[in-house]
Amino acid sequence: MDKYLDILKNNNIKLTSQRLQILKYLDKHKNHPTADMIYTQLKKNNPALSKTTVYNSIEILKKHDILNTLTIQSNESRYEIKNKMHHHFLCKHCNAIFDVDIECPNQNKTTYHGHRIEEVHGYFKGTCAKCQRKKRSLK
Amino acid sequence: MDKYLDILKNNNIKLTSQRLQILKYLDKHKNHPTADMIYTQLKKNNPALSKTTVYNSIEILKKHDILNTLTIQSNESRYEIKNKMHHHFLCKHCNAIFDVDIECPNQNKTTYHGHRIEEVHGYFKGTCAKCQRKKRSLK
DNA sequence: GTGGCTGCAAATCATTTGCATATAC
DNA sequence: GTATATGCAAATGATTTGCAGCCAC
Repeated sequence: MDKYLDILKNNNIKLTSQRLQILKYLDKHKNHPTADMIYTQLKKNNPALSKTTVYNSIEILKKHDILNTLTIQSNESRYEIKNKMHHHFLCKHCNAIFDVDIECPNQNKTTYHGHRIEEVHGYFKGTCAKCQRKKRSLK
Repeated sequence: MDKYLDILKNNNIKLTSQRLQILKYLDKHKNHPTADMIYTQLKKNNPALSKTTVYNSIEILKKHDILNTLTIQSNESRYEIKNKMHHHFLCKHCNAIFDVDIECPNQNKTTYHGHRIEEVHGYFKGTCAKCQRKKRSLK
């Protein structure tokens, strides 16, 4: 499987085992993890891994437009591999983030009153179905 | 001018000079300030003001649905007095945030695939008109 | 009078920085 | 061989917490 290898090569990003692991993790886990979640998981198979490297790798992947940063909670960034533009739902109880496949007519605007639009972000916050059930059963 | 006094009274929030100042500041300045911006400005007329109090006051005003938190940058929260729902534009260069008065057909949805929607957020990121001019004149 | 505020100092936690060593190419 | 990446430790900066004294009601 040199899918990840190809992504790095095609972007002229120097190949390292850490970068491959991080890329693979993000591709396999569509849960929009934080840097710390990536670090904790990968450390299991690579105890020498440093959190700095996770941050560095995310940084270079972002620079090459391979990753997206989700800014939904103000105390942490979440990451996803960039693909077709979409919005997100954050559950305030369990902190899960889901993709939302609702199109918005304004999501392709490129200017607004003379301001150049370079990114469009939309998200819902609320209570996911599972957490609603959990709350009901507690009563 | 007991506009701010009334807001606190109507919400059964104990009246303090600091809370009035913060509320007034947010009402007068529609620039979506950070806690630090509010603190720095108000400290000029009230040198004893503590940043903790700014955070505490924001917290209680949020709890009473008087304030909104904008989560657009992951390293800081911005605040605004809650009014008609609207979206925002953030300039990545000067960090200014403007209100955007574009309606979105999905902004009134209350559920998505069984998940309960409690908040809807939308924002553009880009380069504001002023910063575009600035960049052009540097070339 | 007292429970809730204020302000200070210290703690927390995500992220960044400096730097010596190791590695990709 | 050299530029770049890694990993550690320390720094930074927003926000939170603990607590003593103060103030609104």
